[in-house]
Amino acid sequence: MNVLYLGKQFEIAEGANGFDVAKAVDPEKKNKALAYKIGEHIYDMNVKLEGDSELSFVMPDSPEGFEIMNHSCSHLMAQALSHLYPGCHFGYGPAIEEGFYYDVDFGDKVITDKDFPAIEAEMKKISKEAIPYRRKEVSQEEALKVFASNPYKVEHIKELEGTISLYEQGDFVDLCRGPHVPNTSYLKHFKLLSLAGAYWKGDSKRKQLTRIYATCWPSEEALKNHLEILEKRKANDHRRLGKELGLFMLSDYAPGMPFFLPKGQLVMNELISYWRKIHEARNYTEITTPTMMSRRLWETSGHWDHYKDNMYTTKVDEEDYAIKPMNCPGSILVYQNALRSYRDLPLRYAELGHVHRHEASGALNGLFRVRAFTQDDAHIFVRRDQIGDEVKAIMALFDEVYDVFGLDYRIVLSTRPDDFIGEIAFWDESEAILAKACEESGHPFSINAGDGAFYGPKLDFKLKDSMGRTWQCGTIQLDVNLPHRFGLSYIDEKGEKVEPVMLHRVVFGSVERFIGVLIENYGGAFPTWLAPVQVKVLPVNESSHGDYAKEILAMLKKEGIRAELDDSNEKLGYRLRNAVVNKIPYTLVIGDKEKESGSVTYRVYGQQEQISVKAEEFLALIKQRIESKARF
RNA sequence: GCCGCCUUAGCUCAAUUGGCAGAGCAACUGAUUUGUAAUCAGUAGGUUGCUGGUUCGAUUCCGGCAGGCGGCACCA
Repeated sequence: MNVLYLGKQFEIAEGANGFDVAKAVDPEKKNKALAYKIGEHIYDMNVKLEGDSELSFVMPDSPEGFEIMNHSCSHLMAQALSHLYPGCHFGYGPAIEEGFYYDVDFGDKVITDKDFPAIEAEMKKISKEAIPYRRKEVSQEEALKVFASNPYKVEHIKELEGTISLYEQGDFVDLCRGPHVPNTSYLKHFKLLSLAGAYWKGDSKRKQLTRIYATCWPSEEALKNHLEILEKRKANDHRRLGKELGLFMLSDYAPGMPFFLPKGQLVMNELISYWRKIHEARNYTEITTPTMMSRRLWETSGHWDHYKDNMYTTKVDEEDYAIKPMNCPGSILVYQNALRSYRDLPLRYAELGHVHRHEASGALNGLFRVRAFTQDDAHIFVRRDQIGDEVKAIMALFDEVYDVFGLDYRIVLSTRPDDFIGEIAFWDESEAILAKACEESGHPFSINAGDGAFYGPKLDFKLKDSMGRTWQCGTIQLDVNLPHRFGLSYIDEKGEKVEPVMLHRVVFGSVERFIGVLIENYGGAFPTWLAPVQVKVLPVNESSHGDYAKEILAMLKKEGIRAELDDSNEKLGYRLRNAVVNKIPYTLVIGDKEKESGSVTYRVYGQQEQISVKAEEFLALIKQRIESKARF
């Protein structure tokens, strides 16, 4: 048999029932192959190879190996559950990015995480037995017979066509495409993580099953490493850091509506002042529109029909009003305030609009999903021939902003949804314009069919943070429908009335959520320009050096640097520790040496090194750091 | 909204089978005057989320509500 293995050709014996799996071992890492691959197709090790082919092995430390292992482990977990909870029914149990889950109907039995150790113990037991995974191909009728007692599998089988593959491992059989590891002993390093309710087929009208999340890794070390990453994410959770660092709070009196504390407000103010600066430079003008407007406006815009249930409404005198869930209708009224000429376009109205949306209680999550937030919005009215260039200009602005925060992104083009308004021809044209703008400006994108806003297609910018998670922040939405509904127009060269096109766009998305993303991205240690406290001044001894320390503090504050003095009656080490715990970028120590030479000794967050420089030099340094938006 | 779990001092957490609610940090007072990640001592701090019930007695058991957490559904 001619086999490509670790880049080398070598001979491998075939066993009676496929490959002799014991022979497929990486000689260096001592790990065994999980499956083999011919071209793009992956086969189980015990599926017999017909004829002579070029093949390679799928090893456990590859992405494909990880998926096979985790998918196989979902079967292993299901087998353990079938032993412990006879009569439970299984739904879907796929591998996911960092592990796998299985959706299970336990009937009346309630499972809690206290049951995890017993389930894991049963899984370990099955793992030790090295039960082979055997693939079987059967007809639909046979499959229906095998799974007759399970309504979920029956429903699934009925949706399939042709031969159906089953995987058997000892006393357990599951409907599955595979591939799988050769036997259960390949799965040793797993952990059950959490429980959740999940609707069957993702349909909220249907029954909810119990989903068990778990993860499986090639070695104990890799598993431990993954669990440590999960812990680290928890430590960087913006809700925890926001509390520890005194950035924001939430109250039972206003669920989902964050309060910004003085330190968090400083971060927000810095972000907003940066935002204003770049928008002024790109010829945006800023407006403010009312928080509450009449129902009549929302009926015209279509929001009343589409989102009435998620809008906060009230009666003013005899009229229904709604608190704005979006800023666009307000911008439109501003557009209509004057007669517009083709020379006025593009007309760029920016608005930091505080909007309210009645989000489902279960959706709320720290600053990430809230009921009151600030959109860093802009509505741009353009002529049709200006759309492409304007979209490209917006993308250039996004690139500039995201680069400052070191955030990478990918773009998704979301197309016409089922509940769209307007004409299909407009939609097709709009989608093509967005795609073309991406192509022409060298921004790759993928397509998310049917996920557009009800009034137009959009480009969503999914940002990737330092922990590898993605957040949707920026979006550019192309809209011909609202201008039409409101009867907007401008006068063209020939003096004729023409409908403008409207672009909705946000860079941060929600300022509140963006701050949440930044907290996690930076682990709470903000770059100097954003840090609520930029410098902590620590006199070694208050009585002898206090005055000089106060001079330094005054010098910094005079230059607009957010500096604080800590001359409390504590040892230097204690005060220094407080500065570090609060993730303050620069700590100055002021003592005899500094006083005599007119210098300061500073330490940068995350570093041990102590650097002494003249006071003016430090001032110039930190000003440069702030100005350049450097990390520290 | 749905499924499950959680809610004890400002924060992080304890409290045997139902029997007087405790610690560390923070705060306050005093001593100490400090050179790069926690000086010492003392004081105060609670209707155990709210609300019904069972019980001689409930932080503990049961119900309802609220908020939060993990997901699902939703996300203009």
